[in-house]
Amino acid sequence: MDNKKTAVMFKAFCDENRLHILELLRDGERCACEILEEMKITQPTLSHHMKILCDAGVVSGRKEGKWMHYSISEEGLEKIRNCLDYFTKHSDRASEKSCCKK
Amino acid sequence: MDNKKTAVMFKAFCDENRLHILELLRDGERCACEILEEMKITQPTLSHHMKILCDAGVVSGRKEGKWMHYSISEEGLEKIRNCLDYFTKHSDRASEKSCCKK
DNA sequence: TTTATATATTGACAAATATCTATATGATGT
DNA sequence: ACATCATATAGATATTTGTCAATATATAAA
Repeated sequence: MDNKKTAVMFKAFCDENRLHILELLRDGERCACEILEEMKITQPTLSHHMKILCDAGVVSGRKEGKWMHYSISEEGLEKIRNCLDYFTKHSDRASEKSCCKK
Repeated sequence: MDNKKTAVMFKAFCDENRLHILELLRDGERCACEILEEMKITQPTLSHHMKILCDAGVVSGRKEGKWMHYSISEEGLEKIRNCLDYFTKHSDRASEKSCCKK
């Protein structure tokens, strides 16, 4: 597993504003100006967060004229789910280890 | 959804070292000194990361004499999975919205 | 071609985070 | 009681992150 890339993916969910954006996108595709209206941040800050969400693969953007339409990427969420599953599936070496206690 | 708490949960996965720790814990419970041996960080730094992982609910600790034993918390991962699912389930208002395009 | 509108980029700054060294706490063994 | 070992905490510092104002880019409308 590439921990550097994985960390970037999870960073999408590490900010209150980004989580709010994801909640708004539950209703389906929304354009940036709509999202902006429902948040207490400036337009450049929103743009910054949308970039992080897109780079993480969690959101995808679609340009239509001057508008940017954003929506949740199911594939992105699926990747993250796989990642979580990875931590619950034991590796080959499981339970071979002894511990430091006497 | 309490976005503040959710952000804290996800922060557990936002650091390369913490992801490495989680990988080590796939094999089952490990004590802090063992984890430390396999990483290139100092003991206080490890302690710092273990606190973040535990506070996030992703890892649980068990004290035995002077040793701390850490293991992955299935319940913690389950909470995160539920959170991801939340973003894919549409809310009631889904598709009522029209968008800003003319 | 000028004007207006939506979004992105830049640069500055404050807050949060990761890391270290030094030290404290707490448990075990002599 | 003292020394030793495992872990935690405190304090300092460098890096990263979130935010804004100002500006640039791109598209559409007049």
